[in-house]
Amino acid sequence: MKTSSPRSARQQILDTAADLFFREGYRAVGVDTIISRSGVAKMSLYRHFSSKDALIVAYLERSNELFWTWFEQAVSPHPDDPRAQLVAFFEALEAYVSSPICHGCPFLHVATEFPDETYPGHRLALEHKQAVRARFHEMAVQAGAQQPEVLADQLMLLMDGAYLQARMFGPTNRLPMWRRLRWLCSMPSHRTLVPT
Amino acid sequence: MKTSSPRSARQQILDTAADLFFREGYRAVGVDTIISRSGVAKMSLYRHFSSKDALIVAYLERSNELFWTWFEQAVSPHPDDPRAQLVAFFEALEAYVSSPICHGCPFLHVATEFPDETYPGHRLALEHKQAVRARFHEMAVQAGAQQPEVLADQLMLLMDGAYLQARMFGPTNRLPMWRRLRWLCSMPSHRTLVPT
DNA sequence: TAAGATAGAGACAGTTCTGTATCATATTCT
DNA sequence: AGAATATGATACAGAACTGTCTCTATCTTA
Repeated sequence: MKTSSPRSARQQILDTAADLFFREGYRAVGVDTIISRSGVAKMSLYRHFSSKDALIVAYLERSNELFWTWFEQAVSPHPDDPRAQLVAFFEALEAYVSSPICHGCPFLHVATEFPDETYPGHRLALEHKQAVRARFHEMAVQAGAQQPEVLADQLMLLMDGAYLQARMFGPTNRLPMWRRLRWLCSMPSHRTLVPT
Repeated sequence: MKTSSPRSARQQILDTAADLFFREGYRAVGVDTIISRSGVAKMSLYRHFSSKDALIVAYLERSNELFWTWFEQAVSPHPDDPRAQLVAFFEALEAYVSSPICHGCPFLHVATEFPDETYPGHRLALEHKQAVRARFHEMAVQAGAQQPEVLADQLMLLMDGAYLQARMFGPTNRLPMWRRLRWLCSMPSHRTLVPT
C-alpha cells in the first residue's frame, strides 16, 4: 500500500463518475461536473485517467467486476444445482431492477451512446455481454437444457429487457411491467399460450 | 400545397437529422453537422424547428408514424387471423433487424440518452412503447391467448431485445445471435427446456 | 526534520455547441 | 411586374466542453 490519499482520490473520482454516468449518461456528464461533485481537482482526475474515455473504460471495467461478484454471490447458495442457480440469479435481478438504485445497464448504455464498435467502451460492452451469455450457456448445459443455445438467448433477452425497462420507467413507477419478471421466467412461452 | 422549396427544406433537414440521430445518437450529433450535411442554412433549421429538442421530437413523431404504417402493412396480409398477424410482424422485424439499415430503436435510444422522464423525447418514447404493448395485448386477446398480459410482455421483450442487439452488433456481424429470432418466437420457453 | 510524491485551486487555451442577427437572393402568388 | 415569403451565407454571442499549465499546500516515509 502506498499512500491513502491518492487511493481515495482515485476512488472518489471513480465513485462519483460511476454514479453520474449511470444515472445521467456518458455524454451528458462532463468532467467539470465530475470534479465539482467529487471535490477533487481537475488535474487529479487527469493524473489518474488520461482522458474522459479512459475514465469511462475504468468505470466499465469496475462495473464488470462488480457484476460478476454480484452474480457469483447470487448463485452461491446452490453450488450443485445449476437450475436453481439460474432461478436465483433472475430473482436477484428482479429485486435489483425493481429497486430505485437501478438505472439500467452501463454496458447497454455505452453501446447505445457510442454506436461505433471500435470505441473502447463499446468493445468492452460486447465482451461483457458475450461473457454473460457464455455463462448462461454453461449453466444451461449443466442444467441439462435440451437447447442450451436457445435458452441462453432467451435469458439474455430477459436480462437486457429488464435493464431496458428500468431505464425507461425511472426509479419510480418501476412496477408497471416488471412485477411480472418472475412470471416471464416461469411461464411457457407465447407459442404455447396461443392455440394453434 | 404552398411552395416546393420550403417543404423540401424542412424535409431535407428532417431526413438528414433522422439519419444522423439514428446512426450516431442524439447527443453525438450537433446542429452544425445536420445543416452542413443537409445543405441548408442554419436559420432555415431554426425557422422550422424552435430548438434541437424540438427537432428530436419531430423526428420521434415521424418515427412513430413510420412504425405504425410499417406495422399495419406487415400484418395486413392476415386481416382475420390475429395469430398470423403476430407471426408476420415478428418475421418482418427479424428481416429488419437483420438488415444493415437497422441501427436499433429511436425510442429506446432517446430513453437511454435522456433518462429524465420529463424530457419530451423520453415521454414520447414511453407513450410509443406503451402503445405498441397495447397493440400486442389487443392481438393476443383476439388470438385467444390464455394469458394475453404475459404474452404482450414477452413480445415486448423480444422486440426490444432484437433492437438492442442490432445496436450492439453493428450493421455488420449482425447474425451472431439474431439468426435465432424466429426460433425464440416459436420455441417453448426455458422453463420447459430445463427438466425440473 | 527533510525529501518526495500527491492533491488542491484556478487560470487558460482551443474547440464545439446551441441559438441569434443580418443581409442578400431566389421563388411563388397575386 | 410586384409583394410576400422562404432560403442561403456568414458572422457572432455566450456557454460548455476537454485537456493543460502553474503554483501552493499537504501528507507519507525515511
